[in-house]
Amino acid sequence: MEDFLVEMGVAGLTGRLKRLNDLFVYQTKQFYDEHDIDIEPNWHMIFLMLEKHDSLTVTEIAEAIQISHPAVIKLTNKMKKNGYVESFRNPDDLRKQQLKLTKKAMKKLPLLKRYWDAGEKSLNDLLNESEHLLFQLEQLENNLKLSGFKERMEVYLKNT
Amino acid sequence: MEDFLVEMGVAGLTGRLKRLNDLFVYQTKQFYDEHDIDIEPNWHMIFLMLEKHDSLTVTEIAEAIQISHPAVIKLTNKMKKNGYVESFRNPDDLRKQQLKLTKKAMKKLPLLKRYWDAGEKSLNDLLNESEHLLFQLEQLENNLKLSGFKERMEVYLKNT
DNA sequence: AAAAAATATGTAACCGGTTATATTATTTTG
DNA sequence: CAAAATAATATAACCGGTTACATATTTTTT
Repeated sequence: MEDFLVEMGVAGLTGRLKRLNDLFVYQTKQFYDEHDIDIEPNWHMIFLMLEKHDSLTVTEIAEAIQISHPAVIKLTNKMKKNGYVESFRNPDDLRKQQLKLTKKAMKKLPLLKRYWDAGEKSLNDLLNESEHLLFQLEQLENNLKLSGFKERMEVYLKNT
Repeated sequence: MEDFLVEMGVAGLTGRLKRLNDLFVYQTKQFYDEHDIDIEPNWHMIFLMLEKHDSLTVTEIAEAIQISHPAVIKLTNKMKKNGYVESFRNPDDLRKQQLKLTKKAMKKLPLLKRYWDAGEKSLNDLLNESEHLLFQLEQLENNLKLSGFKERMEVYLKNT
């Protein structure tokens, strides 16, 4: 069976994007496992945000890393269970849950940063041949958001 | 809240890959909806494969488009329910289910192809600024598979 | 040719995310 | 200031995929 993915535009692209993502996540997870670090790849961003901002609400995090707020709740609940995050009600607005890194998390940060650094360097390594990839992906995303794929399809469809 | 995703390497990349993919899938789905085509974006590849090969088994499809075989079964079951795919046992090997496009599917193909063509052109449009994106993504995937991310991380970790 | 191993499919349980819905607190408006 | 609208969080139900497990058939080994 020949390799369909290469030759097939749209369908192929989305498959490729997904698999690439999975590969990164999977390998990072394995790396954590082998080093006995009880954190998950998708906590990385939340760690970094909370390090920078001391305490943040669920929605602030959701918006910043662009996932739904139920997803943030699930993630941070797990982080709480592992003792890395705690929360308190914001006294000025009782609706808000302020999320915060625990002491345990702060203490572990330097170690984690060593790992993340290694990850960063490895990624740069992998990207050295495709320098502008990140930029291009960002641009593609913006193009897509502005005058979307759908609208373009309509135009082309009319001209056939 | 500033834009974390841009500045953050690995974590940012995987987020970006996922969202880009979602955007494509979502917009394609919407497009189908508005044109009253009762097919789903992820059927595209299977349609194309079955058009080319007349009849294929579950595992052949799974390998070619690189998803798990239970996923193929779910997809094709839905396609069957919509009357686009049928199957028969391979008489030479009774384990195998041969999947095949129905007459209804064959009749609808020309129409679908017009849509897919428009999609293809739109994608090229979007990629015209980032010419080598597809190639680069493929290369990144290969690099990643060969000497994986994890192994690279180990190396960098030792040098700190 | 019988036993063991491998292959193809199907099903169940799970996973990380989503949207839809509910509840509570705050802000805006008449 | 009461009523309505909005915002923040929490939870439920779902979705598209996965891995783990079960079953039937074929192939290999002895």
